[in-house]
Amino acid sequence: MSKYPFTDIEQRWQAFWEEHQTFRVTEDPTVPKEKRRYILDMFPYPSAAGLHVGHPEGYTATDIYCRFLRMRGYAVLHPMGFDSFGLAAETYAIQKGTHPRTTTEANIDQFRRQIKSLGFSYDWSREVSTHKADYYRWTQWIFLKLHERGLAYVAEVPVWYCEALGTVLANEEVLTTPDGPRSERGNHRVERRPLRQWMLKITEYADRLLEGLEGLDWPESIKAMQRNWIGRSEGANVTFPLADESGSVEVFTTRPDTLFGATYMVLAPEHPLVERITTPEQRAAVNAYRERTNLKSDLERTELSKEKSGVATGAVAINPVNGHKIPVWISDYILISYGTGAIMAVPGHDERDFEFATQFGLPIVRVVAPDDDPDNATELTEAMSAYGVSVNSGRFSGLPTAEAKQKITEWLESKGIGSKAVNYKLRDWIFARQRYWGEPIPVVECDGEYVPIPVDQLPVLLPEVESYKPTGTGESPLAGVEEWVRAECPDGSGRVGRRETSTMPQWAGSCWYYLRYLDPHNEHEFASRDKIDYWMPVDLYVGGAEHAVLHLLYARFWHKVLFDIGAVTTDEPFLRLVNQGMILGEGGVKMSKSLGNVINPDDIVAEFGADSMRMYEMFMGPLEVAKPWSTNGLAGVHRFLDRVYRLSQTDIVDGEPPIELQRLLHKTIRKVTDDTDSLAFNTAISQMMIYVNELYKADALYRALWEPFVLLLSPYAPHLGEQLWVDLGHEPSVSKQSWPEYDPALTVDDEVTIVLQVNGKVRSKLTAATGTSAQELERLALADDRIIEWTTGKQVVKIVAVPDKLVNVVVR
RNA sequence: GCCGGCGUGGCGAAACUGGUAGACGCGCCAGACUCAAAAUCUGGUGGUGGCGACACCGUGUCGGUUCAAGUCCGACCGCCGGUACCA
Repeated sequence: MSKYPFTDIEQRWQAFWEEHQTFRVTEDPTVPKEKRRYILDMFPYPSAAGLHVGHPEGYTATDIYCRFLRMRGYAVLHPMGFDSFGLAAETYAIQKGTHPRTTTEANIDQFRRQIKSLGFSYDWSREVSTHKADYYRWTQWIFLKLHERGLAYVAEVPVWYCEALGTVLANEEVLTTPDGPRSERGNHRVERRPLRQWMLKITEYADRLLEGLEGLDWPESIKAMQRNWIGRSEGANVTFPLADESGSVEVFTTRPDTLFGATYMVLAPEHPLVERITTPEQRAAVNAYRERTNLKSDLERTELSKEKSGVATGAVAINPVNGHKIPVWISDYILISYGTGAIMAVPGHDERDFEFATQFGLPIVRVVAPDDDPDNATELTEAMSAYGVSVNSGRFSGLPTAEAKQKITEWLESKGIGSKAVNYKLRDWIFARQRYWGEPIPVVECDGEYVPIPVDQLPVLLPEVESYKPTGTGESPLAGVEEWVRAECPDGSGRVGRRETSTMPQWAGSCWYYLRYLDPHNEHEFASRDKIDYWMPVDLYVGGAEHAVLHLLYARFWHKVLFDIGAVTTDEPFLRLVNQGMILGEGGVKMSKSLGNVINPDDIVAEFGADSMRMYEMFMGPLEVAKPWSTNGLAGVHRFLDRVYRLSQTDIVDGEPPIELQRLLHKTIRKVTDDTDSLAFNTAISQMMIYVNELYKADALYRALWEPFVLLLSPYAPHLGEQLWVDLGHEPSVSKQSWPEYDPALTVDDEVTIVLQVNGKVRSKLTAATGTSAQELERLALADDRIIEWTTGKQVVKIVAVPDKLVNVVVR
């Protein structure tokens, strides 16, 4: 393979950009708001493995788009930074004793070098790292704001604890696997433990997080995942009195219309009422069952066998709508954490209740009949969960489901035994980790009271420790630093308190980094209001779909809180979201160390150059879809750039180029402009290839054809672009030039090929002047030899003529 | 099961509001250059049949709408991602 001097070219221009601060951007008030764009990449976690080929995919896409926008006169904010707190550095520290800061910062240096080697146009003066004190100071500040608003609290809750990681994990960080619940990071076994934890009241924002999705230009799949995660469902809470008048059981149901079909009740085994209502005869069985449930942890409980289990408590409740006495059971298919931890069981119309009732011989009653068969009173052989018409429901019989729900709820309300209710799957966010390498939670515990540290005393610095090992007692390694833990109570009482030793989860830093980029060196505020107004919200956010729920939901939550305290002026941070597709290994399998098919960007840059790497990743296919890597494909793109370079080495002539090439140029400008604007980089590149192929066939290289092309190419292959621009005798930088305009008149040919069809099949073609009328085309078609051949002896039924496209003759 | 997405040559993929299916690239074939090879340049390349002009078939499957369907509608099949006893 021939090689144009890409290494020299790339090094030269990277040095130039660095020296001239080419991509530094400031807040110029003369630029109107509509001419400003904030284009954001998801910042990386700087792992020891270095950059992966997946990183440059999104980064290249935004880089091309930013360079394009700048050339079209936009002020563009395009920063980069590092999500640098997290478990990997700490795990390494535990093994080797190296300070996490040391490894993290070495990794950051490596990442920065690798990212720079690809020629991205970031404003590096805005770089942030979440582990730096001047950054996490403001993470702590936001935490205090949350606390001030009552959105941060301490609770003893059963939390996921991971022995191997030595920390608790958020619900979202725990995966359900065939081997039971596992940590998302490292796939370790986790178990429930009741522990005192800092929590964030994200549930208070559930509705707003749900509604906010409406106006966002995000992939439908991500919105669906967030909706599903929030899991809002509407229904009613209903109170069932106990038959012995000793109390009542409250349940949540989405189907109050099926109340007449409730033939028994089920409580979660952990439900506090179980203790009290269990009859002496059932106590032994109930205790045994509760113990078994506990031991099963959530492993078999959720995963194994759809088979239901359960035990009767011996208690009896009364169905408030019909006075029927119904038994109260416990079963592990009822989760304590959802709704009221208790249900009314309607086996006729709920699949799970049906299975349970079948297994234990409980009565099954039909209270809903299908719409198209409202008199149906047959016995149910399976649960009917579809809507229909109420039957066997007293005075509510005959009502369609939606109406029955409403009427019965109203009736319950009037009797004071029920009310409309909304439930969410979303739980409050467990916000503490028993780890060293994270932001200290800025609170001191004084005699059982949690006193926040005043904002003017921030940051609470992470102290040096002897050992990074978790204590195993569920406490952070920070608990061992006595002189740090002992602290004066910030309330001025003179009491001696104990610092909070948990740190924040890794998500904390990434919840607001896009705001710090706006004003990264501000020592007085997390970002100045002027700068927030100048740039926010983020116009385009590009990153992997793996952050669909966690990062994107948490960041939206924090942003809404900041909005509520008046710190930001928009209530959604990211207007448009694009997920780049995964880059797979050659052959379409996942890239992984164990398969040995991992591509290292450094190797590609060394062998083919950064411009080839960038352009290949964009040429592979649409940005959003998963695509397999192909070294041959990469070589093809490299060959293209090599052809471009060799073309530039020929003599350039002035003068008027042939009209056909001018037309192709203008079509190319149009296509590349439109496609770059819509992030369809693959087709923009193919148009550039078509253009270069034609230039190769021309007798000479005309300046008027070459200069605009260099401009079009420059966002894609910025190093080569700069070089070709100066080779044309211009001053750098090409990135400061205006994007070429096309002449619409030159994007249309004066002649077009018209397809001639008979009964929809192409039988001939002809060339006609652009804009030839339908009547004229019809006449020409009927005079065509081949059309005559295909139509003689047949009756012409109809002729459809579409100008500049085709003529279809329909015959019988 | 449910939610979201995707099925087009040997491969990655194009195809604007329905209007020449397969642009561009890879691979392959041929020619030019060369003592030769590589590199490079030029041309060809969906399948089947035919010496050929051509003909027929072809966008996961089946059916529908239309002069015309990869594109619209209905049913189904397959793959990928997410989620799962959430009452």
